[in-house]
Amino acid sequence: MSTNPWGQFKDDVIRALDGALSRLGWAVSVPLDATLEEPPDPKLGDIATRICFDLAKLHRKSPAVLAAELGKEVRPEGLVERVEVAGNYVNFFVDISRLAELTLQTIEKDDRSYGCSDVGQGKKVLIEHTSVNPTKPLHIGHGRNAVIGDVMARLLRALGYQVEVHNYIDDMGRQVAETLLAYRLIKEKPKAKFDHMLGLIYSDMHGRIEREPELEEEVRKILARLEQGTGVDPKQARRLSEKCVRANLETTDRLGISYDVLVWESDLVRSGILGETLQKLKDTKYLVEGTGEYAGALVLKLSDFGLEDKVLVRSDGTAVYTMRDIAYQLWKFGKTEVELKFRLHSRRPDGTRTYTTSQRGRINKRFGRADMVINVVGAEQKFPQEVVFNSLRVLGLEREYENSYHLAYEHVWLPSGRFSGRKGTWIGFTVDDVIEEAVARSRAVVEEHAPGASESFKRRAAEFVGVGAVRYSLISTSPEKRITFKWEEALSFERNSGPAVQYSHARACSILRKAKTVEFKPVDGAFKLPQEQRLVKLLAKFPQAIQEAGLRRQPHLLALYAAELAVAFNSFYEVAPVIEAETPELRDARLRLVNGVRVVLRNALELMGIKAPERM
RNA sequence: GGGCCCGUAGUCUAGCCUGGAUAGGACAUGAGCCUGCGGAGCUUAGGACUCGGGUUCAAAUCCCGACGGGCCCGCCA
Repeated sequence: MSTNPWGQFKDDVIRALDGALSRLGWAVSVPLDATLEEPPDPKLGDIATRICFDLAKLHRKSPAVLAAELGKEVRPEGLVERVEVAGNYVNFFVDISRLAELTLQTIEKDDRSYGCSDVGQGKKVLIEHTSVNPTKPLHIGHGRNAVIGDVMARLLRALGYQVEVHNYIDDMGRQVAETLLAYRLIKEKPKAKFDHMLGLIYSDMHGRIEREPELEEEVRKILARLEQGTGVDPKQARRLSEKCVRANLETTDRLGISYDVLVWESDLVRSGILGETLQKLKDTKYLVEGTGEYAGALVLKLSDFGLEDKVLVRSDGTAVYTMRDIAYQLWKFGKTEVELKFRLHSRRPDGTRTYTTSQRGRINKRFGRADMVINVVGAEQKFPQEVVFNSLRVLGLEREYENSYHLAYEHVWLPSGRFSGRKGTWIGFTVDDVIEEAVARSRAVVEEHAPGASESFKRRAAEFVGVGAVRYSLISTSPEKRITFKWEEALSFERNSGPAVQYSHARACSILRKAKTVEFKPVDGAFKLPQEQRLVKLLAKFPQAIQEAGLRRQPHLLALYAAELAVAFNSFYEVAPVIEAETPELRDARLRLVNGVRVVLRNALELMGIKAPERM
């Protein structure tokens, strides 16, 4: 049985088309599936071919004439019910009964795995996301990064990949140094969650550092000691960072995001991996002693790859950030001799065991060694990411280069402008704040809809609706577009929102609950309404929707699909009584359809990391 | 100076990779639909491809050039 009903219909179209073309003796130069498209109106057909435009050149006849000839020659087979010619197009109509039966049977059989496939079978993909400096709470912009990464991880798992999620913690950067200084100097600390408190004292201290040169000097000293690993500073920085990360993880837990591994910059640096990577690069002709203004530094020459040169080691012997990223990227692919050491960091509420790099840990060869690497990193870092990826080519790792992806996303803005840690414009827009507000607003709506429900139900419902709204709003826009955060948009409960999809799911569940049992009888020709047929087709397309979203690394496509299905279900609901259907046969068929919608909405919601409630 | 990304109705957004039929959807606005399986709903009306050129039988889509917004080009991260 096919696990991709619409794909099967497409294959049947191609076979029918191919048969007709060969009977006519018409040669074509393009792959047939590239000539297929969806007609603008379902009345015209379900799949169209525009091949007659191509044929027109060879045959010196008008596309319309060719379409008429071709249309006559096509013999419907499989899921293709009939063919119509309209102008320059040959349009294929799906046999809706057979498609419905195939789709519903597949859904009923596969259930939770409907939509999944095995295109990534045997391949491991490593996704790095979040990677926030451990000196502050996550604001909603970090939330976008984390949710994009998390949905990618879920999508790729559904495609059969083995997925490992990393969160990289830079505990050696300037922000950590400044925060450590602030932590020491500011005695009266604001009473807040640890990461919020750090964020507040950091923005406080940053202004002072700019005004007072001796503080700037102190930051530089701390930074140097972090680099060298000497004295108490590195230990304290790590401790502070640890506490901050634990607080950050509470936030991501609440969003339903988990990590397999936390990788600490200090562990990476002290593992010896940098030295190894540096030596490897030195052995190539691309890493050279700088000249002129770069005298004393080591410069990676990338002009062969169409990139500007990049200093990797400063004249004082310290490595720049990008150098560390290169070493990390090599490790991700299992291309370093040096092994990192790991220990269990924590068990998350969803059951995930999160591991962490650690000096005192053990080598664990199940981590890393990926076939594909996806870094969810802001679009402004395109150049450094290119440097990292091209370093792989420098080392002769062409395959690894080709399997390195920068999932670039634009930042979230406030109506007043950019987020700034220094200016503290994030205050009030942390993920914690936004979820809090979202849950409060959902609570009011839940109260309205289920006044008689128990307190614990209302609390749970408000939580999953609020979180669903926030997550949906963060992934529903294509990553390369900037989002301007607005409360009324992020927390929308109306259609085209997370809660709207949840609502449709709950409604489907409600119908099935009322109906008590579903008879799995053949649907035959039951689905006559356009609303029913549209649902069948959408359900059939779910596996393709997942593949597109996953393989193109465009998680927003999944959100759009889910919203489309939810809206289509609402339209169906208005016109098609299920339990009180005109005949028992129709009732059974519609119940199967509703059940199919339920399964697909649930699977789609779970892929988005949003709870699929049976009641709300 | 060089490079990258974005520009679609009052607002937000899909489509651009791979050119093809009346550019899809949402919010807001106007008009309808509630004694109905959950109205967080449905139906319906009006409204958009930034601008010029070019390629093509055909351009929102490809190419060139403007314009507007953002970003990168650091021995910062």
